[in-house]
Amino acid sequence: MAVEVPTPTRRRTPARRGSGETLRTEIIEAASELLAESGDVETMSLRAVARRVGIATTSIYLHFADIDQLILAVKIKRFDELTSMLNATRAAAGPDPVQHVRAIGHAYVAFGLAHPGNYRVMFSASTRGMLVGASGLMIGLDAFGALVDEVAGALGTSTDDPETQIVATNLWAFVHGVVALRTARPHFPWPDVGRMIDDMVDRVFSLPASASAAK
Amino acid sequence: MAVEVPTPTRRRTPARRGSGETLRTEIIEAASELLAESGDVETMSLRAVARRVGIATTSIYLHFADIDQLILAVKIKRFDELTSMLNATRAAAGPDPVQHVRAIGHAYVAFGLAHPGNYRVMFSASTRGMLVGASGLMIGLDAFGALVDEVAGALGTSTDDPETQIVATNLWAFVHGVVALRTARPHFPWPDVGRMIDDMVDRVFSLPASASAAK
DNA sequence: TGTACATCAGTGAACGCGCGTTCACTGATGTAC
DNA sequence: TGTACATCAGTGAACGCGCGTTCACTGATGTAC
Repeated sequence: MAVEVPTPTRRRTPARRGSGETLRTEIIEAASELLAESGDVETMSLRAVARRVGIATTSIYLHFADIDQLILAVKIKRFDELTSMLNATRAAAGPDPVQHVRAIGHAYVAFGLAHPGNYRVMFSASTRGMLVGASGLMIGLDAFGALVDEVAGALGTSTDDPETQIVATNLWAFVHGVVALRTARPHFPWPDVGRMIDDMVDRVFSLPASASAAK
Repeated sequence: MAVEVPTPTRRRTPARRGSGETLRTEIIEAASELLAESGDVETMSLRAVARRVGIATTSIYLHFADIDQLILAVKIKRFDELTSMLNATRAAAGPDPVQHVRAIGHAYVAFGLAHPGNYRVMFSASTRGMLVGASGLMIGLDAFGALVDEVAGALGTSTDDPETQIVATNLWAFVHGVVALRTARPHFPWPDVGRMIDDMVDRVFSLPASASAAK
């Protein structure tokens, strides 16, 4: 019996000293799966997470102070993935800043539509696992900063021009709205998502930078 | 003792025969308040609704088959309000279709930001009180149809031109995203909401109708 | 006008359930000798 | 190499709670006579 088959009905073999990270990761992944299925932070329970991992509920407390800390860990992990995915997309696009914005838009929406439950949890307004304080404000901020840079390049404006900020924020609102509405109203006769994004990018960057600011 | 003072600790005086609507309305309003506070369909409970109205929990079953029917009634009522508000806005705007679209955008976002909890519930993806079947598909559809009409007018296209559909859908996604992100991330340094909407409308309608369709 | 009684809006106890968290416990790991 | 034992990752029973829903009941309303 050289190979040890795990026996789920029995007691879990304790992790080697100092390698508790294994179970911690398993717990985060199980919680992430449950959140992906429900899309709602309020319906996830520690007992359901424990059942999925195959451990006692109380074992979760060895790795997280309470249920909020676990939810927070899931959110942070998924935000890190989104951010690095957007960075990779940005790096892979050609030299044209408008094409960069377009590629970022497509990648952002693709991420949201591929993981609707997790995406909803990331932007849930619930106090459960809320992103608070300095770290909460930081999360996703560098991804937004990258968008601001590209928009400035595409408009020919500076990054702290109010117009740059407005256009970048509007584009974020747009892609967020696309993901949120499509997942909330799956039966609506949505146009092709790629054409929606392309059309929006075309229109937003068709206007000379100064025209709207003149208001 | 001509004036009858209601005594909340006692039994509620039964409604006159056939006027059960009074309590029904009170229940919907209490549920709506709780949903407005939490913004989450999953955390509302019949017991909390009953406590707020000052009745026995079981009395709710005289008016609603189960908790889903109650949540559905709240959603429908708030959607009716949004729709009639948008219709009033549209009727009040001047002759220019672009100004109509602009006015609708401002009114939509104002509604969402004024009632963030209810707005979130209206577009929640939860199965609780889900809008299903024919009635579910209909809800809000005439409001969207009005937007399509205005966009067609502003672009000079027909209402069933794919480009019209795309632009209208994109604008809906945009205003939805503005409401959803602002309420989910209240600490983000948002630009002025009015300028965001104006800038977006300016840019979307600055492009000739045929330019993007040529792709 | 006065009385008996059917109607039905509203009640309250009870059910079984899943929850987050606590606490004393177990038992494999790994080290001291 | 072999043994005793400290460490600490993981356990399971128990707590008090709020929940949706059921059921037999209550008692004011309003009508028949």
